[in-house]
Amino acid sequence: MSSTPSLNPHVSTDCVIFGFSQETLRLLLIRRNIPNRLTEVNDVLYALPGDLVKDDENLDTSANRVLAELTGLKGIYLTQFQTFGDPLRIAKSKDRAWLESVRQDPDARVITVAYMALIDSQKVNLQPGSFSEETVWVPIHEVPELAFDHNEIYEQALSALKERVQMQPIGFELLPEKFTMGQLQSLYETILERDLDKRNFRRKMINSGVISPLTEKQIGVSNKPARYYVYNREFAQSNPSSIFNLRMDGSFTLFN
Amino acid sequence: MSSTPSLNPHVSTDCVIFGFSQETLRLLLIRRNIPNRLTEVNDVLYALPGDLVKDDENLDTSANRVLAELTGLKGIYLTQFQTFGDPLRIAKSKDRAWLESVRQDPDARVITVAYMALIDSQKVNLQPGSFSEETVWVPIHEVPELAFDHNEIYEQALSALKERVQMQPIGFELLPEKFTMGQLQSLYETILERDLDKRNFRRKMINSGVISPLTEKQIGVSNKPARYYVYNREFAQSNPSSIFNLRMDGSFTLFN
DNA sequence: TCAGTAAGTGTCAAATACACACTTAATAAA
DNA sequence: TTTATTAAGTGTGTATTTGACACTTACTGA
Repeated sequence: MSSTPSLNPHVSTDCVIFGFSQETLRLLLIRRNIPNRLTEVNDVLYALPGDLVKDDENLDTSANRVLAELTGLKGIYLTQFQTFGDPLRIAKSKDRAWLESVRQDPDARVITVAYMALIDSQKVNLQPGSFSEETVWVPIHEVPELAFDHNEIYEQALSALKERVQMQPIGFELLPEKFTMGQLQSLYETILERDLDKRNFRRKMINSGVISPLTEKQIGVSNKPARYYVYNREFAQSNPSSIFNLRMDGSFTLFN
Repeated sequence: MSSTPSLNPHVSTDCVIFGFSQETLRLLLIRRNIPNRLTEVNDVLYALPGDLVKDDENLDTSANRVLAELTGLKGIYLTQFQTFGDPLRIAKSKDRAWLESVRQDPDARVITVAYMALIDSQKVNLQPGSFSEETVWVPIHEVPELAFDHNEIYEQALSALKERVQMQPIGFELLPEKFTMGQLQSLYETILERDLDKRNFRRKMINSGVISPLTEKQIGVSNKPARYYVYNREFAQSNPSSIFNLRMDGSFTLFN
């Protein structure tokens, strides 16, 4: 029996890119203006950045490439979290322009490997040239209707983030190198969607050993200047089980 | 530009199927005897059960189909955990026979979505007719060299199991409906690779509410007969955050 | 100098973890 | 029938961690 390559699905990677600015968790989306012949107004459609996986490329490489083309950044936190492969996930799309741009039969099947990226949004210089589309940071509570099944992918990514941030010290990836305790707490409160006690939070963070205080403090703020801290990435990675748990056995507790 | 379907990769699902019997965590593998023209003896090569994803099938369906064809079981615990897509993962394989059996060019790319299944191995009636290959339960510390990159996939599955068993009450999926506290503890000790204190373990399990005692006890054992317990699946699923943590806030601790 | 703002700090009571050893109920062997 | 063997089953005390709670400090801008 001969092979039947024409039935093989396309495979892509999509990146759910989180950033944190102005006390808000944000999602990086690409926007396209799609001519609508009926209204003669451009429809705006948002999507997660992504691309087909190239022949000689492995999955992580592909996702990193998408991220680098979009943001200019390399070596940032990027982790695969789920693969989506419903046979109809693409055919449902309204975005025929995109389908053409990636040279696909509109009814072709596309299986996508979804990645979650956490970046310090200050570092991002959006690359207008590389992706022809515009890119925008959208607050996570204002995410519009997205192309394909991207809303579902985003929602799963957010759940995954919420879970992982409680087990691993990944929140720091969303902050600048130097950050204040207030920023850190605000980040955790945003992701976990609940208030945390300031004193208990500080105690836990300091005792965990994953951050170190600097002598440097804020300047120019109209209140008591906050001390800056840095994340001890090496320490955290070499003590994976004792991050937020001070117990001897690999257990942990969250902040109250 | 026209589409280039011939370059699309194949997509498969592979199942890492765990069972627990005789105090040992085991892996279900399929075995094939491959004629070796040089030695005139059959080579034996093991692999994870898997298959190409069919055109009209979504990923979960595909994995469930593989599992059902192999074990005759439906509705069992099965969860996607990672997708593997190195361009060379298949070309590395020694198992040309398999490549032919799935009608593939030996150098074709296959991206595989890996699933982890937990089953009560007592329930399994291995279906000799469905998969032409033999199936075997192999203790996890005696897993041989596997086809393709299946050793890597298995190792990642084991890590994922170890992590998840600490966060969710999934260990029960590996036990019969009725089980003793000793079996349960032994299961956890095996997965976590450390000893647990009997009294503290019992207390935590009982207090968590995820298991209920029966009046029924063991018969025919040459020691004090153990009480049987059942897993409250409904309870556990409706109280997802309070499984092993008796705290008020969604945190948990493991057994010491 | 006063008002406003966010940073920074300590303690106590309640909950949980963790360590630890003997008795019980069955079978098997003597 | 007695004895040995095996795994089940049970409770307490100490140490650690959590979680609740309010005032002072340092700075800017008016």
